[in-house]
Amino acid sequence: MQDKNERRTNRERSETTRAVLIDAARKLFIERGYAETATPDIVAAAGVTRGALYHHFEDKKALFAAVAEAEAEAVAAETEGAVLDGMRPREALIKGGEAYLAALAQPGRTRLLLLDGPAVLGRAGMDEIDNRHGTRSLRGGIVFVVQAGGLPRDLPIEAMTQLLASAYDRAALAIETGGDADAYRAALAMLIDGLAALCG
Amino acid sequence: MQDKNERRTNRERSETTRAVLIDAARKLFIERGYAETATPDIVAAAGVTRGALYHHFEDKKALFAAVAEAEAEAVAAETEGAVLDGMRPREALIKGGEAYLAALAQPGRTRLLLLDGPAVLGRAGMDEIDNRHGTRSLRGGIVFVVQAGGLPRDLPIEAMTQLLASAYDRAALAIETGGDADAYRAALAMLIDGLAALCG
DNA sequence: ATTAAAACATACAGTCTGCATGTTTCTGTG
DNA sequence: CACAGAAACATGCAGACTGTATGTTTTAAT
Repeated sequence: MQDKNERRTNRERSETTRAVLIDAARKLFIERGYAETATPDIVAAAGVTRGALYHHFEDKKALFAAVAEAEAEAVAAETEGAVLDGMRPREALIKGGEAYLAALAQPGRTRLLLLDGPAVLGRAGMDEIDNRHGTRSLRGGIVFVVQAGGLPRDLPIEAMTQLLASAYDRAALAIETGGDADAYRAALAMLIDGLAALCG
Repeated sequence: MQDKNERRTNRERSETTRAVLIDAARKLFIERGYAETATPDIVAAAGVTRGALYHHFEDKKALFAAVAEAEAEAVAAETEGAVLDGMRPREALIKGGEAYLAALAQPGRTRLLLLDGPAVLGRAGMDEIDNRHGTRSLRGGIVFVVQAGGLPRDLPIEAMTQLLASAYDRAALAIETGGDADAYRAALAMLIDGLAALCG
């Protein structure tokens, strides 16, 4: 029955199966959300069986975590690509934020990363993922600005990073549901410039 | 069989049943979260049957929405209670925020209102609830400060309200998971004072 | 009193998740 | 290259849950 089936190493089999599962799951999670996506649909789209899914992932949540990780990495990559070497610190922050909003404008990403993610994995679980990807560059940007003397030196870096990240996330959500994108961009810029103004 | 059953009006029957359902659901949603709470458990705790539940609520989501509404109202009440009449605008904002964080420190409230809420009802659905309660006073506070000349006049009120609310929410979540509360309070104050500094 | 309607209870159908148990494909060793 | 043994995958099953359809009781209205 396995006529032209070229022989594949176990590692190859696993990796492709995992990849095809994550891809199919990502598509459905983005289209319908976590709760409305059933594992039978995922495996059907992936062309495998539920046995394979539960062989590679502990449960549905673990598969979701893998998808969220991949998506967060993609968003981080798109974001960092927008920050060029020559930029001034403040400019880098603004441009990076801009790119972050653009990356999250991809349909379904806000639901996956900002709504389902925290609910399914918990805020702590989502923080772990974010800290491996997106938040890193934001925190880096803030540190950069502080060092350049553009932000107060007594600023609690970690906390402020979280708050600004959260503001950007909310802006992305609001924009997606029809909010005034320019108003949110302006408000974000004012938050950053306001911090800078504290240096006076 | 209904020996000493005093006769109750239909309205009374409905209202008490709805109330007892919402109370039981709130307790369980707060303890275990939305997804891990089954309707059989809710009705058992409430002392009714699933028939009653589905008579009064369209589905589990609708019951959750009612719970979230009640909880948001409670948080708003606690928050507004902390803002006294004589306060200066900035002080009112800070104190109100403080009270908001304290209200959200009640166990399970962050999960209910900040994690499950947006995931189950969507950000838009949660906004509707928030706009009926908590966000109103925050927006009012911001308008207040702007009018007092303490914030830039070209500030996009609606967007900034959302961003600051989001920052407070994230602070509440971070504090609950062991974050440095003082750092977050300081960071929030810096965001507000930074905006004020833009008036220079 | 009697009939309608609202409130509530019971029963059922369909679906989903996670696991236990097969079967196939690869890996390592003599 | 034969042949265990393990890894990868498939199939089948048990328990649980949601939403609805249908029954029963309590209130309302004439």
